[in-house]
Amino acid sequence: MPRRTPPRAPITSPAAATVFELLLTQGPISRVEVARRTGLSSAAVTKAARPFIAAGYLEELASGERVGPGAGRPASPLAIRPDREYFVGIKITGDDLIGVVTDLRAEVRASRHHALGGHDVGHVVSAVAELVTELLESGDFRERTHCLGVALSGDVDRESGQVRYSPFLGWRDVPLAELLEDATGLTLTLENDVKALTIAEQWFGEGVGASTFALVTVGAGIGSGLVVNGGLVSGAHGVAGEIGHVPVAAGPLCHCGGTGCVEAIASTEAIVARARLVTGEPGLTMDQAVDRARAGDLAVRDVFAQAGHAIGLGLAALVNLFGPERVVVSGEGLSAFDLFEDQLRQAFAAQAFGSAARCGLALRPLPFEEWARGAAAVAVQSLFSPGQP
Amino acid sequence: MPRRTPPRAPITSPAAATVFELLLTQGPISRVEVARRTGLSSAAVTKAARPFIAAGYLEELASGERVGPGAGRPASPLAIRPDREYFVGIKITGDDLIGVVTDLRAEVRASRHHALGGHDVGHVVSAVAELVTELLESGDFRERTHCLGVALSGDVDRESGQVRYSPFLGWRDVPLAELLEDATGLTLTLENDVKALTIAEQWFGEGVGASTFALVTVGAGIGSGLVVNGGLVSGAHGVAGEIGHVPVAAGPLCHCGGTGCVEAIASTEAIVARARLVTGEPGLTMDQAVDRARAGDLAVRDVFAQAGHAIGLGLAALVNLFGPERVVVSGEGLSAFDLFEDQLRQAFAAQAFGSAARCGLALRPLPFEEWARGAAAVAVQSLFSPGQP
DNA sequence: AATAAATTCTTGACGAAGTTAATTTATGCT
DNA sequence: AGCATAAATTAACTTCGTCAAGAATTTATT
Repeated sequence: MPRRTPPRAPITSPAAATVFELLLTQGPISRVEVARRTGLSSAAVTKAARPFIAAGYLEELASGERVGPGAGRPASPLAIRPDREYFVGIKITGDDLIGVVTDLRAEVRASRHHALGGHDVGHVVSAVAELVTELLESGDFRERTHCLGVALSGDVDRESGQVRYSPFLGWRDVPLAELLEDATGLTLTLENDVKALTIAEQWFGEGVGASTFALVTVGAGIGSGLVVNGGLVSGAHGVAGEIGHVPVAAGPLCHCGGTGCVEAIASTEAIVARARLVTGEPGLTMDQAVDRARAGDLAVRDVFAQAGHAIGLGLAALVNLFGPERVVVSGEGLSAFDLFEDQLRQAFAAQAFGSAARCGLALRPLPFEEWARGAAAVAVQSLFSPGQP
Repeated sequence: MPRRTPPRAPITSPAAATVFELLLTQGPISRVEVARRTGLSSAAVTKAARPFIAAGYLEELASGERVGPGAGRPASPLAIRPDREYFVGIKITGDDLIGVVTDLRAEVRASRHHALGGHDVGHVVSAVAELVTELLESGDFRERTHCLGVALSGDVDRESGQVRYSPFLGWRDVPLAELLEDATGLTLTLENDVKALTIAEQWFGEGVGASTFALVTVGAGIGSGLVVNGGLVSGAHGVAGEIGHVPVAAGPLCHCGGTGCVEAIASTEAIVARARLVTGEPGLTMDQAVDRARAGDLAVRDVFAQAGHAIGLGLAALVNLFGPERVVVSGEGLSAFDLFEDQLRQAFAAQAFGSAARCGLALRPLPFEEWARGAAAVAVQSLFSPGQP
């Protein structure tokens, strides 16, 4: 586990955590309304809120516009003070580091992007530490920052802060949390990148208020994070959300050993390979393929269409199995989503079963710093929701 | 909601429910061990157990064989007294009623099978009431029976006890719980049949001790019940677990409007249709098809093999998405599982991603009264686990 | 046999967390 | 001004579970 004991915001009881989480994610709400939504008594809300107000995390807003009958003491909604604490989030890829500073609401206040020189642990640790310093000095952040979130792709144990396996970095069993806590002096939360993005979406994005939803990322790989009954699905053996390896076609072999995986059709690599095949140009890049398709090359357009079809079927499988309220599809691959959105939605609509099709489907490109914001959101979550692992 | 307020077993606190549930599902355990497994103090266990012992639901066993170092006061494990209360479970199909009486552990003590004359509500209600009476009089059950569980296929609201939609019975919005409580004098719990079977498996079967697992039924339809982080997945729009409509092939159209659904390949109806095609015999039945395949007819064997393949791929999709600890495959279709087990396991093993493949896969035929036992298990659950809906 | 050590179970005092019900505060309406 | 109304607060009380001490029941040792 992370060596540093995390700074504990004034969470004095389960009720305090519930109240604060609601206010953090659902904006200013009066005490009475908080009580109604959480099922607590309004007396309990008053007690829970007091220490947060005293410590500067919450403030009372002047009573807003009146809604109900028109008499009675006006409500003074409780609101987060986002500047009370800052968080650093870092995403580590094989090639670079992306870092952000966010406020309590996970709104980005500063961001930096560094190339990553090498993959050995010591090098990465000092590069991250340097990036953190640079970020903290880019504004008046230092004395109100105590938590750092780090996200990377691969098998990561949040509890222990270990990187069990990272293919991109070539790491196995690296105690990254410990190393980075020593190097930065901040309390660290380490999480898988897709899970981090899912948590950001659950607390501060499309998933707010939904007890069950999914985030799907499309890019070099295709993966997803699932939230069911309010909790992130982790998988008994550490595998979950592998929508990229759901079989949806008879055809292509996948690097995983399976056949017809979504990822074997719709990953960046698969699309490029197929575009090279249909154009006969072995040097074609993704950007060029996108240009060709947008210019009207029917063969290349069809490659994207098939990718959209495969993703749509994968989404339908996901939705038929667990019936989320909403699904967000995002990732680098979505920068070209004009090329496959139609096919994706059509395949999804045809295959989603009954009222599962009513599930909202949001497609949205993913700015690169969003990954780092996800890491920061995980840090926010572990500060205020000690329940989560 | 059901009109009758349920008889409340001596559940005096959350801890009492936790302790009793553990003992009910995991057999005799000493107080100290219960404390260890639940995270409660041993004092809390003593207090929680007392009223259950007083009311005859639990008893203290004579100390069993000693395990540890060898000194100290021997443990006297707490054990359920299964005869303390009986439960009736009824499964309603389009053609018949299957009913059982079970004890607290959901062990079947008596069972009956009636044909169902018609589908109108009044008729079904009186047929069920008659079956209940017959069951209760078939042994010394009456005065220790207060709860009835009813399971049927379709869209069912457990909370309100309403049948929202049942295709087999042709019902819409029938307040069945209310009607049956009046007719039988028992407290009723109504649940979807697959969910009921899943709950039975979660509490008294393969799912015991697993926080995440799945039950898949293969027969006229193909469906599944999913348990994630200890809770049954319900779907935001009432749809979940529809593994039957996960697309796994390019080919056949499904009655749902989709393409390549597992159900379009591996349901009883699909198998029979395909067997008729390959044999050229339009009158072939399922039993005959099974006989032909077992006798070595290669074309028919291949029909079953393809069904096994499709189910295996569907399971892989499920496992890649959720990562359950265990999966149980069951249903009427499993009576012929010698004909597709190999293909099923092979397709599953090839497509399951990474360590998700370590998930245990149990194939097992489903005795017809198991459906009714599922209904009884739901009644047991709603008596002792008020938290569940 | 007597004593020590180990382990389970029980008891009663205590404390944390949240509820209920009464009270205070702040507003609109007449 | 005076009353109605609704939000927020306060204080007493309830509930649940922990803690720490001790009773119970066994094995091991002198």
